[in-house]
Amino acid sequence: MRNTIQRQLILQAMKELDIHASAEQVYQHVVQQHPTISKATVYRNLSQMVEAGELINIGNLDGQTHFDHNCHAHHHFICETCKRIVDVEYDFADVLAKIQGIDGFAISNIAFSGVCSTCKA
Amino acid sequence: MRNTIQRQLILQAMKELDIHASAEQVYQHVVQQHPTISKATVYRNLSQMVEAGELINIGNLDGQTHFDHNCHAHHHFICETCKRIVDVEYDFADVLAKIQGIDGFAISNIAFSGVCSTCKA
DNA sequence: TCCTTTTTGATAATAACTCTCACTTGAGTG
DNA sequence: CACTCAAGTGAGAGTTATTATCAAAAAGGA
Repeated sequence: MRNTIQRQLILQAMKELDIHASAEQVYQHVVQQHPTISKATVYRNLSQMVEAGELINIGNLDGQTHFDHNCHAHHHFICETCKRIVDVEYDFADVLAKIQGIDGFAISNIAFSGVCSTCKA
Repeated sequence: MRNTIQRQLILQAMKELDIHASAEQVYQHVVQQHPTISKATVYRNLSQMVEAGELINIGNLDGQTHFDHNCHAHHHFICETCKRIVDVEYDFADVLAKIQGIDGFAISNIAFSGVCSTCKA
């Protein structure tokens, strides 16, 4: 994997945005500093970075795939109302071990969904 | 909401398939008994049924939105390898209550992901 | 049966993403 | 530093899931 300007800008955008950004959001951010970048380059690089373990694909939400630059073990909460993705830093090792013991599922991620405190108010 | 033949067949398909089907899977099943049904009708009715609480939208997986006719409280496990969706019937009320107490998140669903026992072997 | 309103089917439109391919660039090699 | 060439890029076409449009058909009450 070569160290191109585009790749640097994409990874930097993921960190600066820090909002579990989608390809479109990354593109909109990068295109301001590097107007000639193509969306294909953004999509391509995000996929490669997931492959390489530099980013995590946190799934499709509201029609767009979102990514996370925080690769240490953690989970997510997704608000069904405002669609915001929030990190959940608790350790659920005990719960996961119990499920794995019974069903054999090796769980690596948990996505909680519901309504956040802001939207509930 | 009128009781059309199409709507009956779609709901019946969801129950018969019993695999957390996608719109495409429902269409392929229904079209065999009712060859003139349109995909638009399937998409439209699945959305309406979610709105009406007759089905649950369990999110986009592998590019397609999947639905569940089992509306009683339960969670899901998604195998990242075979993409299979499995019901998880444990009650996590204690865990959820703790999170809600700290962060104010009112969690209604949990999606666990990882590797299932079959794919792991 | 008639009337009104909802629903349907066909098709066009949209949105997110992927593919293709000629041109460009990164980074080793001499 | 110039050379080489595989990897990467940009532009645009193609694909796939889903939604919008709208005339025709059907549901269900009067």
